[in-house]
Amino acid sequence: MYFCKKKMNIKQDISNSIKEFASSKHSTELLDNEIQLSPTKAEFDGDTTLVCFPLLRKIKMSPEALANEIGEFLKENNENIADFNVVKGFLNLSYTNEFWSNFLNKNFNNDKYGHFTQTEAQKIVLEYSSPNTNKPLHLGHIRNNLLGYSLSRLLKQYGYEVIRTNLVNDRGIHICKSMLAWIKYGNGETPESANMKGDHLIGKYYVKFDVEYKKEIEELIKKGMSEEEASKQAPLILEAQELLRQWEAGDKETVELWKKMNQWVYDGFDVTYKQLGIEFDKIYYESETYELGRAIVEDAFQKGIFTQREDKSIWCDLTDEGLDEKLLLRSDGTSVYMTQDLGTAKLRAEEFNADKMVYVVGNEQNYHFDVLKLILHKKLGFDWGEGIYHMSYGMVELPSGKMKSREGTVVDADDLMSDMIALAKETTMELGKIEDFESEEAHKLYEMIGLGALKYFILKVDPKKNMMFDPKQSIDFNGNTASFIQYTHARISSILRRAKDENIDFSELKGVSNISKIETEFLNTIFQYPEIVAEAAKNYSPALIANYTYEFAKKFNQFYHQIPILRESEKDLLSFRLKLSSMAAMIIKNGMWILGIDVPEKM
RNA sequence: GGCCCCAUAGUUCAACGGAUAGAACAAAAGUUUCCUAAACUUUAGAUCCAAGUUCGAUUCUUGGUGGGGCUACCA
Repeated sequence: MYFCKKKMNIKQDISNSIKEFASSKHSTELLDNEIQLSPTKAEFDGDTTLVCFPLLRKIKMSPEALANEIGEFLKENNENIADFNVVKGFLNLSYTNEFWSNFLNKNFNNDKYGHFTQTEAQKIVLEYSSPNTNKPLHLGHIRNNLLGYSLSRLLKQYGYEVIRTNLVNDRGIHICKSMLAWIKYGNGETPESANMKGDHLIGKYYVKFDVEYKKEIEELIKKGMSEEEASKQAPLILEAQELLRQWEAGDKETVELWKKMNQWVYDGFDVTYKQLGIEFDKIYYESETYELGRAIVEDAFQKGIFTQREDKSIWCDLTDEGLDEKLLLRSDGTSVYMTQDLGTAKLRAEEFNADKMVYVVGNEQNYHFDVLKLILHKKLGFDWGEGIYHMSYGMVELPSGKMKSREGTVVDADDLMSDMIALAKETTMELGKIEDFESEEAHKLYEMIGLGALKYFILKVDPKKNMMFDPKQSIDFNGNTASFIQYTHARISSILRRAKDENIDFSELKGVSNISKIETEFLNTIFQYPEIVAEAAKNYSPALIANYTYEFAKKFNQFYHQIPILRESEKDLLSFRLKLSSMAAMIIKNGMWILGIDVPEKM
């Protein structure tokens, strides 16, 4: 339900008037979906526009003539419509000044503007981040975390209950690789002795493993072995596999080491998450969940839903769905990734009684999630399986191509963040506007600006699409950036501060007679905010919020340059503009909050 | 080979099937005795190709071309 009821009402209200027009003047009943009302483009006069073409099928006349007839009718019969104009088949309608004054009076102080409450509460389990504990986080993980976290805020604001989860991939052959390399080449090195973050230290050994492993493969190939054979027979990989067997058998020494090294990684991750501003409600560890799906699979096999091959492996046949057969239990009885995901999905569905389970995972796993949903919903018949949604996002590419941890072509998350903060500091000092700040306050501002720029840079792009990041070009503080939006907020704050200092009371607004073009444009932008939030939530797209907030800030700056605010002497106009400004600050702050970006009072 | 995704100014990104395809950066030119110039105002510049559906296509369909992903008893 909308807090800003007026908004939904006016669209519906106009629609109703148009239906009334059709039935009384043309004896025709129109359907809601035939009445297309959209925001008027800035180059035309008006607040909302009716596209008349779809109506011509039922009312046979020229688009212009029909638009004019409807315009006349609405001006006569709808109290909110002050005027209209027609361009081709487009009917541009303007709202009355009373409408706008009422809107502002009602909402200028409403900090729940753009918030929703759903009539039927929905519970969503949202999974994001889900890192491996064998290397530090990089830019790709940053995109995942920012999307997930922003989505959690967006969905909450849309009125859902959201449980933020993280499934840490803390076991498996890749973890054993870095463990083995540390055993062989580490000489007992620790984060303290190396003066390195734990996750970076482990990452170093993961790379080391790969280097040595490749050397061994080269050797074997020289001796005449095929590449495929060599990669299976290299001593290092055999040792890593042995280490995994020992881990699975619960070998004390191996488990001890595993715990110690994982803890190093967690301590490192904590720092990264904290700097990035990411949080979770519940963390799952794969070492505790990886056996979960087995029972489901065995049960379904007993029921004849899955099939077994001669070598005892168990498969799900999805050929009738246009997909392949999917392995669920290996011939040695061990489970695979899919098995575990079946298990954790069921665990969560039961644990939280969730209506939806959203997974923020890269688009390289599209097939995996298609299969997961299909098996749970169609094959196993779980109703909640239908509520699975893979929030599939595109990769972050570098000019040199894809990032690869093992090859060292990654943009490290910690480095990138500290670079951004340093850059923000440099720029801020150059501009020299915060000389009165204490050093702690100043540092907070640098973080706000530097991290804001990074977050916005990532989140403004449509999540579904791949995006490009050029490490040689630093992220901007000008133009379509977080800094621009933050700056706008600081500007407005400054105005509101002054108004307060001068004891200007703008809570009373009787109504204004002359609202300028730029002001109605800006009012319209404000007016659309709740719809944007709804749209973004339905599409799982923080990018819509980001781009809207930018457009919004830009409109404010244009307004600010053209129209005096505090210098306005006429009382009602002053109140009107201060109310506008106050709402503007609120919306910018809220939009950026959804993105996980803070805004300053001064910068 | 099979399946999926993408293609828009020099570059990075926008555009529920709707008006003259928007921004930003980079380039060129302007605006500070005036509420913060991290701002504002100009100029120049793009829908990969070919058909089709439609009153109307960047958007939908088909076929090409180019790029990416998936296609493991890895996760």
